[in-house]
Amino acid sequence: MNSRPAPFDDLDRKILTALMANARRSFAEIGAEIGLSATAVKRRVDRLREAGVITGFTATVKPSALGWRTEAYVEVYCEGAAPPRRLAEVVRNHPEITAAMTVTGGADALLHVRARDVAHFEEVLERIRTEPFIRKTISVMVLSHLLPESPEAGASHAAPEEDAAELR
Amino acid sequence: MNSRPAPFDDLDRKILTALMANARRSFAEIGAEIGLSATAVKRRVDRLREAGVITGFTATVKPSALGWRTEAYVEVYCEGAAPPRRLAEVVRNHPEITAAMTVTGGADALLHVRARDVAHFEEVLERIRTEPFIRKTISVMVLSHLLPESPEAGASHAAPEEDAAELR
DNA sequence: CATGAAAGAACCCGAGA
DNA sequence: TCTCGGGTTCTTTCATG
Repeated sequence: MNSRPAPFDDLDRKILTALMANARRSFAEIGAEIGLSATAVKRRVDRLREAGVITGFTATVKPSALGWRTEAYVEVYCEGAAPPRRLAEVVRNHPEITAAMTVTGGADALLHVRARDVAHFEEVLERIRTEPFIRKTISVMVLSHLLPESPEAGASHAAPEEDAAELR
Repeated sequence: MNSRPAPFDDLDRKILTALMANARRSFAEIGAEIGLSATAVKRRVDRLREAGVITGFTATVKPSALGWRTEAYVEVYCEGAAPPRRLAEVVRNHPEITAAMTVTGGADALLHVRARDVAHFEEVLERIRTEPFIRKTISVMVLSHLLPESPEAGASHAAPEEDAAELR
């Protein structure tokens, strides 16, 4: 009864591809491309959103333009057993953490952090390390990207509080 | 090429925030919210795109819905000096690599990889390890996410080749 | 600010359970 | 028949010169 037969055919896939390439294309245009009317496309998109396949539409912004110029991954080691629920709470206290997950290997969790600059990153790191059951952290700073950066916006989807956001 | 004096005020920031929350909102609606006419908003958006601040508009899709159910980070160690340019080339050969960067620390690069399942991931890993100057890799598998997953779509912005994409 | 285009709603059609 | 997808038309809203 659950685990639906999945209404997920080739047309849906093509629509998703089109919308991932450009979320602002019109339904009519997409329809013309895949051989469907605008209405049919819209209905499918609505269904895909309903089903949670499409979780949103977002503008992708170059983080450096918003003043986020420093990026790092932080492995987190906890005292004793680390209950993911508590970890999630901690993570939400720090808007500079843009992604966080539990992982295999020595560390309990891996965080992706964006900061204004190295000084800001240090401050964030200290804040994280004073959290109750964090035992130690190991940071890896990102030097340069080898692929065109995907979406993944800045922390809290805004500009760092005290930046002077230039372009670049 | 730019790094200009930066035309970047509060209104621009508000527009960006609005578009990051929902890339399909109308200019008129955004304008009403921040006290600008639709036309003015459009002009600013055009300018922000022109300047490379907004790099695109994309639909965010739950990767698992597309059949990407396995996610890992892979630290890459190279023979001798690793020229980022060559590394970038290698990285582009594997569509399952969704992000790649050079980093500080022991490893030369860090890759983010999405695969259909563990078997597929193993295959990708073997493919990567047979690349010319890759000396060793250390993989960390993602177990669960502690924050609502940001955009960051599946590899090659499509579905894995031989999946049976269900929902959920 | 005026004009053409897109979105959205109401309605109809046809195939298959 | 009833349902599920698709198409058609019409009105309102939007994009854009």
